[in-house]
Parts: sequence; C-alpha cells; structure tokens
Amino acid sequence: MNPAPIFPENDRATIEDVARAAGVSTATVSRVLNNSGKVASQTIERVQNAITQLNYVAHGGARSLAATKTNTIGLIIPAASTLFFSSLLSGINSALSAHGYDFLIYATLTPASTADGNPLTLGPHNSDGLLIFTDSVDDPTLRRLARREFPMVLLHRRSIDQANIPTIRFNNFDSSYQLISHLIENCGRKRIAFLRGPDGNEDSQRREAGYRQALENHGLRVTTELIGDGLFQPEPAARQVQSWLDQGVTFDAIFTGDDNAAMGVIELLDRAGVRVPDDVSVVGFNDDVLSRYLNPALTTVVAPADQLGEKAAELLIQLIAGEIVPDETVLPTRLIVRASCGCQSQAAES
Amino acid sequence: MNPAPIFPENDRATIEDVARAAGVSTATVSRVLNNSGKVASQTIERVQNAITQLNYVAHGGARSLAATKTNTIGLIIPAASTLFFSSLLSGINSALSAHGYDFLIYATLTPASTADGNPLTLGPHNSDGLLIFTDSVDDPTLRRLARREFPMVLLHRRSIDQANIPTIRFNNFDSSYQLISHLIENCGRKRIAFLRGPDGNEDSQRREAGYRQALENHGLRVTTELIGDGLFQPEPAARQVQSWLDQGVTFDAIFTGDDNAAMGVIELLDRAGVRVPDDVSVVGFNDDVLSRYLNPALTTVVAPADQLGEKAAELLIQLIAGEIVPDETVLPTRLIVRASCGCQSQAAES
DNA sequence: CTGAAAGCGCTAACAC
DNA sequence: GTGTTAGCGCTTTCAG
Repeated sequence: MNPAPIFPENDRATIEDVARAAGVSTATVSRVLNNSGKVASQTIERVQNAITQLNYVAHGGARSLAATKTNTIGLIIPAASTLFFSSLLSGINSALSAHGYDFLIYATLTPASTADGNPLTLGPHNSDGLLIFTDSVDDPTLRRLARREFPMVLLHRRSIDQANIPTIRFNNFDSSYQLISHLIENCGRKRIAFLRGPDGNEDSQRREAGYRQALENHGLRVTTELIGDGLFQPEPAARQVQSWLDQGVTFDAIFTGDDNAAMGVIELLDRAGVRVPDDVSVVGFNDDVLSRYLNPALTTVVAPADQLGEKAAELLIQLIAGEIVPDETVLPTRLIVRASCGCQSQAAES
Repeated sequence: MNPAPIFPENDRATIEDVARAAGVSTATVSRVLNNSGKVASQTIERVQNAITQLNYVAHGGARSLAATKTNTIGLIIPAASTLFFSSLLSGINSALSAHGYDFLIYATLTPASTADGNPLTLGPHNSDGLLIFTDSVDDPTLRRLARREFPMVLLHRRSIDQANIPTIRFNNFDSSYQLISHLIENCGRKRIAFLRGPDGNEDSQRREAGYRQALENHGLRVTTELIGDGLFQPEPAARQVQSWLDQGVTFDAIFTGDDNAAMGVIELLDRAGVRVPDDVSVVGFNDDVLSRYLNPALTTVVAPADQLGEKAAELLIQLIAGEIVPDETVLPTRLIVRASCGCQSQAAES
C-alpha cells in the first residue's frame, strides 16, 4: 500500500492534504488559516507554501459547520428592484471587504419568505446577518428573527413594533420639503403635482409628507386632485400625467417621486407638446447616473445608494460583532438644481 | 436528567430535533427533505408538520459537506458593471429557480482571482459551477479549472485556447453591420464615427468589425480619424466627441458603442449646438430601459441582458448535470429604430 | 507552540 | 419503509 500522495489528483485539496504536505497537524493548518493561536513563523511559512502549492481553498460549508458561523451576510431584495440595486450592491460590498469580514454576498432575488409559510433560507445558520430591503420579508418572520436576536438591518423601512431592528434610509422628508420650497420660491410654481411610489412604500410616504408640509408652509393648498400614482416607474407615471392632461387638470410643476418616473413624464410632456420647464417644471428624486443626461437635465435630490449600502453593511457588521448601533440611521441628501425645474439659479453641475 | 426538549429553545432546530418531534430517524427526515427514497405518505406528513412547527431550515453548509455538492452557482462579475448587471441577475435567477436548481446566487464583486495567486474562493467545493463575466477571472485560473472539468460558462468573452469552455454572447457583428447599413442606406449618412469600448472588450471588437465591414461593403472608407474611445461610458464618450469638434473633424453620424456612451454624446452635442439627428445621427447598442426616454429617443440594438443571463444559467445547469452543450451560443439581437438616427422610416415603438 | 480527537448537521450506504 | 451509522472537511477544546 502506498502512502497517500502528497499532491492529490484533483483540485479539491483538503486541510488534511495541506497538513500532510507541510508535515503538521490539521489543527495547525487551521490555526494559520484563521490566524488564531500562536504558531511558529517557520511553521506558518511551511503551511502557507503547502497551501499555495496545493491551490487549497477551504470548504466553506465545512467551515461554517465547525465554527457555527458562516462569514456570510444575506441580502434580501425585491425581485423588481432596478438600477438602484447595482450601486447598492457595490456599496455593501465595499464595506464588507473593507472590514475583512468577507467579500461574498449571499443574495436571493426571489421572495424570501411568503405568508404561506416557507421559511427564510438565509437567516440563522446560513448567514450571520441579514440586510433586508423594504418589504421583502414579512412581519412574522421578522418578528421571529428579532426574538432570536438575529442580526438584521432594515433598508428603507421602519422596524416592526416592539422589536427595535436597526433601520437605515435617506432623509426623504427634508429633501422633499426643500425640493418643493425651491419650486415655489425660486421657480415661482404654485400648482405642484406629486406622484406617489408603490403602495405602502415608506420613502414615498415621507416624500409626500415633505411635499404637503412645504405647500402648507408656503400658504398653498394641498389638492388631492394633484396627487396621483407614478409607482416610481416611467410608464405608470406618464399615464397618470396623461390622464391629468385629458381631464384638463392644470399644474405648473410635477414632483415625480423619483427619477425613473421623471423620465417617463418628461418624455410624455414632450410628446404632448408641453414644454419642460417653460410650461411645467419636473423634478425627481435619487439622482440616478443618467439623470444629468436627460433633456432637460433633471433637477433632483442626490440620494447615493452606494453610500447607503456601505453604511448598512457596516451597521450589520457591528451588530454581528455584538456592538450596539442606533435604532435609526438617516442619511443626508442634497438638492441638485439642473435645468428641468426652470429657475434661473441653476447651480454648477456637481 | 430531562429528556431533550421537543421544541428547542432557539430557532436553529436541527434535523435531529425534527426527527425527534416526528418520532422518526434523521435518515427519514433527510429523505423527505430531499424527496429521495420511499417514505410512507403518513410519515411524510408527520415530518413536514414537525418541520413547520420547529421552523426548521437545513444548514446549507452541513448539507453540502455531506452531499459533496453545494447546489449553488457562482457568478463572477467585474466590480464596475453597471445597469446591465441588474437585468442579467434577474435572468440568471429565473433560470435557476425554474429548474428547481436553487434560488441562491453566490456572487462576489471583488476581483475573484488575482495574478498574484490568491485562488478563487468560489470554484470546486464552494459552488457547483461558475458563470464568468468578461475578464473577471484570469487565464491561469480558468485553465486550471477547465482541466478539472469544473462546470463554467463564459459571458461576453471567448474561451481560452485548448479549453473549450462554453461561451455565450450577443451577435455583435451582425447587428452593428445592420445598424451602420441603416445609417447609410436609410439615413443617408456618409461620415460615420465609432466609439470603442474598454480596451480588450470583445463585444467592442466585434462591433467595430461589423462597423468596418458595413462601411466597406457600401463603398465608404474606414478612417482611423473617425474611430475613438468611448469606453461605454457617458463622460469619456463625450470627451472624445468634444475633441473631434475641437479639431474640426467632421462627421454626420456616431455609433457610440453602447447606450451609456450615447447618453453622454447626445447631451454634449446638444450643449455644443449640434442638432441630433438633423446634423448628426447618434446610435447606441443595448437598448437600456431608459434609451427610449432620451431626447431624441435612441436608435439602438436590442440586446436583452436578462435573456442572456437566463440562457447562461441554463447552460451551466446542463453542464453540471453532465450534459453536453454547444461551445458557442450567440444570442440574436435586433435593430430598433427611433428618432436619434434621423431617418424617415421610424418604426413603431416596440 | 503543536497534536489528538470530538463533534458541527447532514446525507448515503447498508441493514432490517 | 425505516433506522443505524460512517463520514463529509473543518474548528476547537484539551493535553502535552
């Protein structure tokens, strides 16, 4: 019988192969792998050489089994999320790798947990913590997880009652307030319409609140006639505006809810022969990459998704480490004035 | 000593908890979990009840350890990927769940394997197969993996020599050829410029080839003067065009390489007082969601990323199942004529 | 500073 | 049909 070969045939070298090649025990290899416990620097080198030679990569599953932690965080987002999504991801990723936590993202795009009971695959046991986007996880599941003190951060939504799950979002109210005030004070607008986002969307609710407050504080009446549904999407937003046009509803500005909707609205108005911004101002929210290239360039609110992702991941990492984090994190935004609002005070492009 | 409680304190019920609660062995639980082997329908029900009651979710790590397969596929994409990315993801995801393969995507956004040796974490052992985007994995790693016959599909790049790794991409050449022919035949353009994508980008190379061929076949000269770098991004593309303008280079059309670049170019021309499409036609590639909302609406090539993702995932799944798949899959594209090319034959909006 | 050995939670023969 | 049991590859006491 031959001794086990030093170089295994296939690529799947195990910790034992490494141990054998380095002439040490698996425990020692594990120590250098995880940088735990004291190991002679000589030994470290021997082990490391073996690792590179064998092209060894630890089996993540075995590792999480033994260590009862996965070094993986879960990201749960609704399937429909759009552009927004990609910068969110890269933000999360940069935080994760910056903290050496792990550079892998375990993401599912399908409904994570449905009311009819199929439980969350991610979650205790398969991830160390969860980043949860808007309403992609139902309340009972959230509550159960919270009771177990499973680390979670909620993006763009408030916590459920009684469970203080940390929350992160942009400051929607203030920036909407500013946006509308700008329209009134600097662009001289008086009949400003608002397009809501999807039903139940909290960002949309806060933006609407800011919109209402700004109107009131400037002595303008809020008319339900001028509040419609845009769903944060080009087509539905355009349809709403079209129907206003058809019904003879008049307005001199539209806060479209977000930039996506703004695109549809601008295009529609153009087709309908309504001049933007001469006849109607159009403003959005988000400052998507493309918004500055629209014609006219869009006045909007800068809400950097990558920063939000990064911060959210950082919070989660702290949580996992057992640290205390604030219940609510609200990220600042800022107004960016371009051509679509039609005022003179157009700021320099950032 | 008490017997172990039927309902464990924490959420992390194990297969043993379930077995105990259902009054069966772990093997049986495993059977119903994986739907393998014969189990009495009565027993199945008992087990399933226990599972829901305990809120049991299998430990993925333990599972992949025991089964020596992970039920996970890896997606490796360059960190910089943009919008494109999000529909790609959803395409992949829909294929994965449709095949019941698994609805999880294991993705890393950071350089997966650097030349200086740190090996691919994904790969044998931590995933069952890999979807690799453009040049996000270096050749030696690719070669090593290929030697082990590890299932992989390459997106938007050709295989390395000697290893026939299946490849998938859009038909860049034909659609570029069509696009340019359209510009010449229907829009009467003669001096057509081309903006290249990032260095080494194969899609860009094929688009350029189609561009050149179309010019030649129509008896037009290819001038290097009219070929520049747009990098598939708005700013660099705009800069290139600006510099042509500065140097007095004349042109009556620009194929911007992709839609992103087109946005920057249209905006720049507008600012420079050049009318699109009256003075200069602008055409892109991809048909991003926003392209129809540009002003003027963009004439471009429809290249649906979600379809590509879906098909790629399907190929990978077949590969994992040991089936044979074609070395090269080329997805069809089609021209969509909107306003930015300036011809009369503007088709109805799709 | 290093090794032996006991699991982590699950699957897959193998018995019965 | 169902239970027993031997690992899968790793981490982690516990000795030494």
